[in-house]
Amino acid sequence: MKYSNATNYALHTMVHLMRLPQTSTIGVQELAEMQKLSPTYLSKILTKLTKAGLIESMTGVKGGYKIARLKSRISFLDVINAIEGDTHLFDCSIHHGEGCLIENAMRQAEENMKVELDNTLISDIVAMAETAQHRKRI
Amino acid sequence: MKYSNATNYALHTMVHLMRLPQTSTIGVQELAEMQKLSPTYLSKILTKLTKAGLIESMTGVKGGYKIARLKSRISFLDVINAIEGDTHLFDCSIHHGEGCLIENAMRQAEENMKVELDNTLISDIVAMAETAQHRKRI
DNA sequence: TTAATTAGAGACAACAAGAGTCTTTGATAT
DNA sequence: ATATCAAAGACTCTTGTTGTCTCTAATTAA
Repeated sequence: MKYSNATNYALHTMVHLMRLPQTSTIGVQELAEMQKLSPTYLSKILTKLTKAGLIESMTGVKGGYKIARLKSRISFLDVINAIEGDTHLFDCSIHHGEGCLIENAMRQAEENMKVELDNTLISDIVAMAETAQHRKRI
Repeated sequence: MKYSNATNYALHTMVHLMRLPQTSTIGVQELAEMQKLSPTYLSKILTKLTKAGLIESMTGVKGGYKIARLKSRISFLDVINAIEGDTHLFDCSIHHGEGCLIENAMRQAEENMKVELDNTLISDIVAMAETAQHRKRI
């Protein structure tokens, strides 16, 4: 069990976008180049992020993408849900006797896990990256 | 993203086995019947649980399966790892600039999630199931 | 208004993994 | 010996992921 590659690409893209000045946009070509991906494939991922309201898109010349929300408000879980949908970790389709009981226990564990992901902010990664880069300059 | 059906079957099987008296064994046929599965398919799952040391198998007449460890020592994560292997939720294959940093952040989130699953004991579910059954008898 | 540039949408193919079956082998109690 | 059980592995089928290609729609600049 692992998250899809698309989710990883999305997480990385969010980091790139966050490191951009708030006003400027960046195109798919450039973002795809950074991750060694085809622009068409990455655009599918970006569209999902756009529909989830995490980033904004501008078509036309000088168009591109930028972060939509307040940077400090975007968590891992936001990005994961945007790409994978609101899936259940445990999909208990087996109903026998006390089936619901088992399902409930699994759902509880799932909830606790999601809280962890919701507390992990993308902006923290960006901050760490920038600190590391700053150290390098010194 | 979700755990495989096999993991769900394994979790359910563990519950069934735990509700058995410590000394007695149960065969694949009966376990498969409980979950409406084919015995051959379930046996593949049971073999994984055996290799992981969570259950014990006895071949031959009067053979079958039973819990191997102390019941209170088996967590969700034990079962999940037995079936899915020790997989990583986030598989960061994209290396660019501060790639390692992003990967580390993801790994940290992953660790926190796994702690949750490791704290969720199968025996708790069994206890709840038995309490529910006891109430029904009254 | 036209041309260039950008995102969006959807069809499509290739590949990988999951789910499940079948058959054969090997161990054990009676 | 024989019936009964688990173990192992080859095999198929289905599903989902990954990725490409093409066409459309919107926006800016000239």
